[in-house]
Amino acid sequence: MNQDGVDLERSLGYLLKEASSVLRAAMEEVLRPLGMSVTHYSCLELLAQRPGLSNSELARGAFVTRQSMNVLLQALERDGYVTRPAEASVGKVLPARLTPRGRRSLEKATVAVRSVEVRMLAGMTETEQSGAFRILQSMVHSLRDGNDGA
Amino acid sequence: MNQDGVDLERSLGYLLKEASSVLRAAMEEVLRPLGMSVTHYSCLELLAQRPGLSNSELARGAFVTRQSMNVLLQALERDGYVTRPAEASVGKVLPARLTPRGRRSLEKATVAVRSVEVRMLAGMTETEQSGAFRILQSMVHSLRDGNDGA
DNA sequence: TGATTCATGTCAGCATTCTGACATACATTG
DNA sequence: CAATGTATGTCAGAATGCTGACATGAATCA
Repeated sequence: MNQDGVDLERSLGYLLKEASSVLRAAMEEVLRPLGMSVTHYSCLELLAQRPGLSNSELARGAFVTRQSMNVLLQALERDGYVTRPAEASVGKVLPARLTPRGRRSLEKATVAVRSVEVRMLAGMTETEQSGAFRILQSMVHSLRDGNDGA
Repeated sequence: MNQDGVDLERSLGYLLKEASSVLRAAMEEVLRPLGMSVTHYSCLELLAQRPGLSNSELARGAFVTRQSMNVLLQALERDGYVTRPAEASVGKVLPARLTPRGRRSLEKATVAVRSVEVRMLAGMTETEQSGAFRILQSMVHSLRDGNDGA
């Protein structure tokens, strides 16, 4: 096993990828016992905080394509966690909402995920946390404005 | 389109996922013209900086399973970007190395990726960057020590 | 009004990654 | 030395996400 101090070890991009990977693994670990994937949880959490989101909006919020979110939504609807009207009242948009069962399922998951986030922030001061927040936001804006956000 | 100020907007975990997603998209965008995926590039970059890494070590460095890295390595070997000895000299470990062709291919990719990283860091001071570095490292350590790193 | 542009929901096919499993090689330990 | 544990490379099947494509509804604009 090599242990050179090389460029990758100094790249913020690489470190960002690593952090995201570790966070995802930690979330999968606590969600697996609940039979829930990260995207699955993200969808439910989004719906809890913004009831009536459409499939496309949920996809953007969970950082997947609307096609991927669609298959998930259909499964969640089939299993009774989510409801959508059979026909759109205005355009083609079908606003989704949590069922009581979906809300119950989300509660356990939220507790589990929050524990991960708490663990992630352990050892960081309030000041550091808000600093991290600003910096990550800055990265997102810089990357978006640069090319595809125009 | 809703625009409530909700919890997700204040979650560092969510923001981390967003940043990672945007970074990945930006990298894919500049690597696509070169016919290269992010994992593909990561593998080459790792080999350039640490020649002789094994398949499993490359997998850990690129945050994928060794099975996934194996299919990539076989393709890279078939196309002449990478070489591995036919038989292991010591254990089962097959140390991989870049061919001249692999090195040439990597050079263009490195330029492209560096431009993305520069764009990402635009508007951040040196102090902020090293602060971000420390904070991300802290997150990684906290999450790892908590469960699977023991 | 009619044409164009854009966003949505959804279907089908493809690509990538993962999980599971197996044989092998070394290290450790009794 | 034998047994166990750990790590590796690799194959096969399953899951997940993506790209491409289509029809439809709404908004924009000449």
